[in-house]
Amino acid sequence: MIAEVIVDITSSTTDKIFDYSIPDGLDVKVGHRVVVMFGSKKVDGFVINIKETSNYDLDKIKDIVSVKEAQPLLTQNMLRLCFFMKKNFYLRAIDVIKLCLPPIVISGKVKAKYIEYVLPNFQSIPVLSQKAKEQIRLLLFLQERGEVKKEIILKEFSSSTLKNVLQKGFAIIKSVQEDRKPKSTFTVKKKEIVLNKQQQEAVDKITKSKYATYLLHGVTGSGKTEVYINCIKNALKQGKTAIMLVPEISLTPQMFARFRNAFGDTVAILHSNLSQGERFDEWNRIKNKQAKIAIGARSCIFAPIEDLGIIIIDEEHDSSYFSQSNPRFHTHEVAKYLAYLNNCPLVLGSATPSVESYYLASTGEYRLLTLTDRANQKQMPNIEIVDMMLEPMKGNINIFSYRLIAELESCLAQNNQAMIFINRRGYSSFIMCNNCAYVPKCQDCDVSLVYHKEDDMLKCHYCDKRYKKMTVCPKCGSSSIRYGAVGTQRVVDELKKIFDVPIFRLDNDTTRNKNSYAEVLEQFNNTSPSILVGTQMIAKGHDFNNVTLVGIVDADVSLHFSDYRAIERTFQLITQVAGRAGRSDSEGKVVLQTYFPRHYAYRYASTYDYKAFFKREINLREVTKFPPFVHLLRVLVISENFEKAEIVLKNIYDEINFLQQTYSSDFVYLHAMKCPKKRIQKNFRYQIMMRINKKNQATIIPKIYEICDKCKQNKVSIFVEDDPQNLS
DNA sequence: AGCACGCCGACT
DNA sequence: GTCGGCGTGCTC
Repeated sequence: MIAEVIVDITSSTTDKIFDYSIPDGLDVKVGHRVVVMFGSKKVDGFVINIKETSNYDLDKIKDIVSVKEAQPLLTQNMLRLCFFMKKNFYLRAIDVIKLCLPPIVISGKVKAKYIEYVLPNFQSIPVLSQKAKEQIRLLLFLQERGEVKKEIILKEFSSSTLKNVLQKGFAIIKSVQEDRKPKSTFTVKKKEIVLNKQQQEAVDKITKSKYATYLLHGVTGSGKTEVYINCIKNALKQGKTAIMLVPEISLTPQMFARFRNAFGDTVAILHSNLSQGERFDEWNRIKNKQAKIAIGARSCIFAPIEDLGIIIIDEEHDSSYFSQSNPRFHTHEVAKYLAYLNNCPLVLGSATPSVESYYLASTGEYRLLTLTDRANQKQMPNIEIVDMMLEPMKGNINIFSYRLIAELESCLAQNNQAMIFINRRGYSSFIMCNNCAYVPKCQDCDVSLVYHKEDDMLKCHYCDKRYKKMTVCPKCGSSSIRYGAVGTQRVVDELKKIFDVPIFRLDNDTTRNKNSYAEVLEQFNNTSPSILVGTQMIAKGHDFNNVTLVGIVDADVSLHFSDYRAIERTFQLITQVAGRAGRSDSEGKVVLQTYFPRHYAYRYASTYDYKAFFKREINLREVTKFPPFVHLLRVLVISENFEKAEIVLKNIYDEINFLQQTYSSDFVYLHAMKCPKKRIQKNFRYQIMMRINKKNQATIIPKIYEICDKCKQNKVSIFVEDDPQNLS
């Protein structure tokens, strides 16, 4: 018999199926990980098919060397997903397979955690000299207690005593694998929740449904999570399983606790904050069907789960559902296919759906479910827009407006908490010489360095390289240095000058180690009055009872990205951040600082008018011919060698240009250029941007993949992105 | 990725 | 004459 094998060779353009013969006596099944000789090297491979014979030269076919695990690692669903993604996202099969397995399994360092028990060996009759008092005592102890944990024995007896008894065969060791079940530090009150009419209707419709995509549009606090929980309960009742995806940073301890409360041990959580071992164990609990519900970020869609009854994507508009590196893919598309394979519903939930999703709901491709009532019947907090252009005229040149300071004062005076949002980490986005305008940049990336005050360093936010802070300008020698746009550290500094209350900070820099994220949140939760300063991270998911004020220091940060989704993102972010102020018993308030107070993103955000925003935005997209009315495709060509990259870029461009002649009416736009960030981590970056009519995309996109395949070269990476989230 | 094969320049 | 440069292509 012949096995078709995908070999695991890192960073190579090889993406072929290789045939290997299965030697007699070796039990090889589809999905098995195997060891094969590839050239002169031993490599791992995955069996994706087994067949009678091969078209390849039969005497060149080598044997499979060995099988790595007794049971196949890949499930049927994973293999189907793998081919689906290869076809739809221009990915190598091996890269998709790796998405399906915990990193520790790929690296081969799997160590299940074992607990060792010592128990008496009833097969042997102990014969001991009377002098071996300790050994006798140990045997008596074991006979009385039966099975005892090794660590407990070692507290009572010396290790040599145990060693001797084991060596003589009077006792034996039993190893039992133990799950490193991530513990939840948060507890939430268990309260009986009665669904309101809208929630119940949504649950009923979804529960009855076969394969279909639902868009659950529910305002902040309308109880989407209750809908999810009830849908999952119904799926479990039917003997099915569930996947729920959440954005990485909103998989909060609170959310975690809530699902543990509702479902106990049948929930497995896959989260980047888990240790590798914990993640492996959770993965295993799903694989061996101990867990029926998988909750996690993006890649949890590849959980080894069968018989799905429902797939949920919470905060569906979140950009983390588009993988932006390595295997680039669209979680929504993968989820749709998986729902199709399992003939089960897919639920996309959000308070601020992506323009694409809401558009599909408006055309009837998705089924729209709307939750308009807030569960607690409370008003959304009032959003006050402050025009920062006017502040200097009032004599204020600080980063906080007079309004924000006044609101902070009254908030803290009433022993309440405030959250200050600034979507920029570090102290200042760049530093500049006041004399000659020199700005230090990263050696390996085409970006200015961000000043971090706490370690007095300049850091590159793209490659993490660190540099000494410049005190004297290397160009002109001037020592007058100016700071650029404010980041979280600067905001904390400025706040400390004004307020004498505890100030916490939450951003990528403060949450480097495993538990600090939860720790900061808990500290903040237990301290009042206090202020929490943070990036995106504080926008999602946590409810704090005493937060009555949210300040948005520079709302414009995300507005000016050269990205067609910039406005949409700003609207979403503001709505989310504002939602943090509305959870307490007293009325919440939001102060939004901007230099563009009349921008429609702010206008509609401040009145919580999603539909009006959508109308305005969708019109713009239609007129300017942007998604969802066309397909935006980007071919990225990346290499450390810019000449090679340019050659490959030109080859691809010429071919696509030729293709355009045949399909001229389908190409709205076609251009080759340098990427806005010309170099990242020593790699030169070029791109071809295309906008293609939806009508013929199914013919054109595969042709573009073919072209890229044809033009690929060593040491040049080619990526194709479909409606990319990030255009840098 | 490795490793082999292969076609042009300066050296014992 | 050959040793070795690394450019191209293959690995079942």
